[in-house]
Amino acid sequence: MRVSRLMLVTLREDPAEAEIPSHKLLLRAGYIRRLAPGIYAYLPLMWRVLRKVSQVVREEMDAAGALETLLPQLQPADLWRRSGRWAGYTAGEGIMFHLQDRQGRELGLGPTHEEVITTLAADLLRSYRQLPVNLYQIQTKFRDEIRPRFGLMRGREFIMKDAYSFHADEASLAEAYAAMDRAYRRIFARCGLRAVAVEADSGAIGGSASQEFMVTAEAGEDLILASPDGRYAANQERAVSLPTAARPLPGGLRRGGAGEPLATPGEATIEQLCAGHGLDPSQVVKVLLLLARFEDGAGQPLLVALRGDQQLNDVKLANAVSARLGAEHGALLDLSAITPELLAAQDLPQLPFGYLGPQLDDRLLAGGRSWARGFLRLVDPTAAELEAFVCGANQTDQHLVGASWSGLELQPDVVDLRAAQPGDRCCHDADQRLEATRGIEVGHIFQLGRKYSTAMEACFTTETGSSEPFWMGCYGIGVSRLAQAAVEQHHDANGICWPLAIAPFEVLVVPANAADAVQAELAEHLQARLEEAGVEVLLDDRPERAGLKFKDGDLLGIPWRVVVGRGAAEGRVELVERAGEGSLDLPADALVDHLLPRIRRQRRGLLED
RNA sequence: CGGGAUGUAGCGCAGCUUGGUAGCGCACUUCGUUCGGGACGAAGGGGCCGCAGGUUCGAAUCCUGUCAUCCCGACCA
Repeated sequence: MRVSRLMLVTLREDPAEAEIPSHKLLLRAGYIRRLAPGIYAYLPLMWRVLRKVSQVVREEMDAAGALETLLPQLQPADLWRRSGRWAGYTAGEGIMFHLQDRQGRELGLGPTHEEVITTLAADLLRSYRQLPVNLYQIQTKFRDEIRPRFGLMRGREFIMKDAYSFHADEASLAEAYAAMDRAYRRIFARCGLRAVAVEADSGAIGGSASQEFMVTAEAGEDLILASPDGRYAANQERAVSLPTAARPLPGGLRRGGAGEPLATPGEATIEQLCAGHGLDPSQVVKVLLLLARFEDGAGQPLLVALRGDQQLNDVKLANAVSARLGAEHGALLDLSAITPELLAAQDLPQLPFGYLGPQLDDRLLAGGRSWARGFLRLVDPTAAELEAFVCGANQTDQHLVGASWSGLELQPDVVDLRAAQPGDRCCHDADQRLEATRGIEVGHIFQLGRKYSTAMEACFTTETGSSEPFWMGCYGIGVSRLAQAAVEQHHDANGICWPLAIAPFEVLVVPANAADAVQAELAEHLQARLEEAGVEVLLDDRPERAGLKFKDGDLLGIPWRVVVGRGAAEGRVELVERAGEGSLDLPADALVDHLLPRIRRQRRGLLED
C-alpha cells in the first residue's frame, strides 16, 4: 500500500473533543473520525487494526471449539419482555435504542444478544446429546450511553465479540467458562496487551460467577484493587477487604443501649460531630436514606447504615436491594438520595438530615403518596458489629451516645455494603494490603446459570427424559475498545506504538527524498521483497520532506520503519523500531533476512509458549 | 438529571466588553526556493459567525428563546 493512496489525513494539533492520549492519537493519526457523540467512522487504517483484532479473537474462539454466527441487530421487544429486561433496558438506565416500525411494532437495537440466542437455542437444541454448544459473533452493538466519551472507549456504537454457551449441567458450564478464561488470556497476550483478570460484579447481565479482563492504563475508567502477592484482584465495585478495627466507644453502653442524648448543635456531618466531641468516625453509625425505583413503578425508601469511617458501595447496595425486592417489583431502575424536595413531593414531613439514626420510625412514611410505607433497612457488618455507638437521635441538633442495636430494639439485616479502599488489608491474608490500579475493561466472562433459559423457557431433554432449562454462559470482548486500549498502553510523546500483531501495517518504508530516483527505486524494490516474504508494507511515496514523513510515521505507529536515504546509492538502508531506540544501518540486501524472524516472533504478541 | 462552559472556514482559535458588514495559525490549490525530524516566500480558494425572533439606520457583537456540543457531578446530609 502507498500512503499517497491511503486517504491519510493527519492533524498537527489535538482536536478539542479528545481528552485522553489514545483518543487524541487515533484522531490525529487519521484512524477515526467522529460523526456524532459516541459514533465514529473507522477509517481504512483503523479498519485494518480492527480486522486484525477480530482475526485473533476468531482464531482463539474457533480453537476453543466455539461456532461463529451472525445474529440480527434489530430485535423485537417481545423477546426482551419475556426475559424481563425490556423495561430495565429502555426506561431505567435507558441503554437500549428502541423504536417502532410502521405497524407500531416495538423493536430494539441490540446492546447484547442473550434473548435472541436463547430463543434460537430453545428452537434448535432439543437434546442433551447436542450439548454443549458455544456460539459467538463479532458485530456492531448499540448502547445509548448517557455520556459517551473517550472515543471508541465508551461509544454508542461499537464492535463487540459476544459468545453464548449452552450446557446440560453446571459442571459443563464451568468447563466452558475455564476454556474461555484461557482463550481470553491468549487473545490479549497475542494482541500485545498486558491484561489482568479480576473478580467483577455481574451488573445488568446478571448471573453468578463473573470475571473481567482489564488492560492496565492510567486513563482506565475502572479502579482495580489487587493484592501485591497476585492472589486477589477485583473491580472496586466488587472488592472485599478487612475493615480497620473500630475504636471502642469510651463509656460503652448508656441506658442499656438506648443511648444518652448529646446536644450537637450545628454538627450535621460526621467530621463536625467527631471534632466537636473527641469522637472517632469508627464509633459512629452513619445513616443514608435512598430511594429505590422499580420497573413496576414502586418507590422503596432505603435506610442504609454504615460505620462512620466507611464508604457506601452502591453496586453492592443495588445488588442487595434487587435480591430482596426484585422478585416482587421487577428490575431495579434507579437508586438516588432522598432529598427534602422528594419528601415534599410525597407530602411527607421533612426529616432531620444530618441527625438521622437507624431507629428512624417507619411511621414517618405513613402519609406518602406513592412510596412504600416502611424503610428497607440494610446494615453493613462494620456498623452491625459495633457494641456501642454514636448515632443521630432523629432530632435536629441531637445525637445519641452509647446506643446499641438491641438497645434501640433493632434487628439489623446485615449485608456487605462497604466499598473496599486501597490500603485495606486483604481477606485472604491480613498482611497484604490492597493496591489500586486503573484499568480498561476489555473482556468480561459470566456464568449466567439458568436465569435466561428459565425466563425464556429454553429447555432441552435430559438423558432421563425430563425437560430442563439450559445452563448458560456468556463471554464478551470489546473489539473496538480493545484496539484503543492498545494505544492507551502503547504510545509515547510522538505517537502510537502498535503491538505488531494488531498494527495496520508491519513495516513502513520511507524514501527520504522521493525525488531521488535511486531512493524511490530501492524503496519500491524493498517493498516488493518484503511483500513477497508475506510482510505487510506501507510505502510513504509522498513528495514530502523527510522530516514530515518521519513525524507522520511516528504518529501512525507502524512497528518497523525502513528509511531509504543517503545510503541508498551504496545499497544501504536504515532500520528503526518504533517502540525502541536508535537505528540500525544495514545493506538493503540483508533487510528481509534481518527483519523476518523478528516480525514472526512479534506476530505472537506477548504469548510465551 | 444537576452544575459549568462553548458554538465564527475542514481542524485549532481571536474578534463580542465599547454594534459599522470577518480575521490568525494549521490544512487545501498554484508558482518559486528548499529537501534526514511537522521548511520559506508569493499568490489564491473556502464562512447564512449554530438556529429563530427582537432592539437598531445598521447585529458575529446587545436582548429573548431554542438547538447542539464539551467538561464535572449524579454518593456518605
